Amino acid sequence: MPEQRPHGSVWFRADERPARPRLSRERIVTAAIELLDAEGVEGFSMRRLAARLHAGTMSLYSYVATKEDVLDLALDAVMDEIELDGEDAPPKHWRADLTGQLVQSRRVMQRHTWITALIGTRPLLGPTSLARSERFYAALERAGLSGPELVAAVSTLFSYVHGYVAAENVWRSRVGTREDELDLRRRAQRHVVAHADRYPALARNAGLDRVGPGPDGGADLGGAGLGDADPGDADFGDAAFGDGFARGLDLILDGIEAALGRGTVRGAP
Amino acid sequence: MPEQRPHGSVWFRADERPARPRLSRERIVTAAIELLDAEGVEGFSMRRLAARLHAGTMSLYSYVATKEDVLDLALDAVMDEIELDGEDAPPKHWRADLTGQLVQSRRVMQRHTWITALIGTRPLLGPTSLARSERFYAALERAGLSGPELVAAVSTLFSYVHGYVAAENVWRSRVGTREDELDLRRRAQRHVVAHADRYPALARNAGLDRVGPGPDGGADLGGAGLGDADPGDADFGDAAFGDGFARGLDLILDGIEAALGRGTVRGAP
DNA sequence: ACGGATTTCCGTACAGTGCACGAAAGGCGG
DNA sequence: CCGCCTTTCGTGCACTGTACGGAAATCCGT
Repeated sequence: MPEQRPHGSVWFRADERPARPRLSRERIVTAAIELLDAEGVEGFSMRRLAARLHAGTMSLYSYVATKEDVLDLALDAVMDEIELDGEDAPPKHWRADLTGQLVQSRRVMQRHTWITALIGTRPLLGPTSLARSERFYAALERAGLSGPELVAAVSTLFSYVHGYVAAENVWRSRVGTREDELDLRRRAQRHVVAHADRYPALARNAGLDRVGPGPDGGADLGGAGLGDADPGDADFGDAAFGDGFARGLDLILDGIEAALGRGTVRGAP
Repeated sequence: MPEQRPHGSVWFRADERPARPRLSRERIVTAAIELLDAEGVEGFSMRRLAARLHAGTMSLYSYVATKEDVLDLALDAVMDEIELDGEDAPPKHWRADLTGQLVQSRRVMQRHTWITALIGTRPLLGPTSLARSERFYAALERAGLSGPELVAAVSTLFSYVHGYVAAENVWRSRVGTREDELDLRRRAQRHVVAHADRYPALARNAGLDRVGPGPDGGADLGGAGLGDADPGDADFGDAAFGDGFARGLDLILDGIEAALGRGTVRGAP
């Protein structure tokens, strides 16, 4: 029914016809993040997004060229939930600074699990992402790195965090309530233990920590050991706790520190 | 036209009616990998897959419950392209062994760029993936690690490789010919340099290596410096070359080695 | 040799997608 | 009051995953 009356012919119309640009890029992106949080990346569609904004689907396309664009924008926008505890604090030691930044990153990626899925799909070139990287490079330069060593260090740390959280999120990527996640992990663990003949080492170490798979995906199975505190707001701002994330991070930072002492980051032989 | 004649009523039919199960899980998975290689994960559809097999779309569903299943199977199947240069070679030093495995993993993930996208989406519990992980755990146990340290080390290495290659692949994830990839990288680099006021450290180090973004995606921009040899078959089986991957890997391995010498992997303070 | 029963295929249908096109409806200047 | 411009959005198209049910080919018991 394509509008058979001028606009609906109600008797008391009140103050409708709100006028100008109801929509905006910002409103769209905000709604997109909400939708992604609620429905995950595979539940995200332009129609649903429009519905959430009480707008027609095609209205969005005046502000955004494609769905991909929306995802790019949402991804960049969500990045500035990473608080950089800016000017008040005095310049921390580089190690504490880096740790803080990475722990924050993890927290955000846990809060919005779709991030890890999207990152694996597109380069991050938005202003917020670039600013975050800038800050990271700066910190490592202050630490004394430069040139290829610098680049390698940044790359390593970033890759680690991304890979680690991706592995964490994988378990709850489905619509999963937390129940489902634990279920899946337990089920996986039991599966490996049941085939302990085929995977002895795996079975031996199953359930020791909240591991994460990896390059080939990996096999961990994290037995919810000490689980990860609620991604929401748990306080692990200091990092260096019992969970595998902090351990691995320290491992890498040790490597960097050692290289620093040596004056170079162990170039290729 | 739903078959108006028994089967087509040709006079010379030869020996058609080939008989039993034309299709099979294996055939489907093989074709799926080919299709993924050719069209990427977003160009993958059940209809296209069926066409490639000269079968009706719905025929696939006798062998597989959902599209997701096909992706799970393809992902696991492609994992055994990781050659483990098995029994002939004598047991290498753990470090060389690990490096070899990870370099192989990277190569496979480069050959099939869709892997990195899929990994970020599902846990890997297939037999091949588990076998790979098993081997990895075993190697690190031989090195002398155990308990949470073991788990942390595995997790770190896996996360690193996954994150690193994901960052690499991101640039060519689009239908991208290699031309497109270089183009995109160069464009990104120029963009950062053009805003050197906003991103000084970034601009200073742009184009130094074939970096990789990270947790938040990162910002690198790899100026194709020494690019990465053709993912196809270039020989960098020894690793430890000039590229960032080997550098970062060595960094982590240094950390592990140091921890080994110390007797523990630096537990939480 | 023949008539089910079983197994394999697959055409059709349906609800959903991203987006091209062009029409409508509101605000504005004259 | 008239055009004009901006913003909104209905409709349509090509495509997706997959539920359903029917057709064909094979096997098996007699």
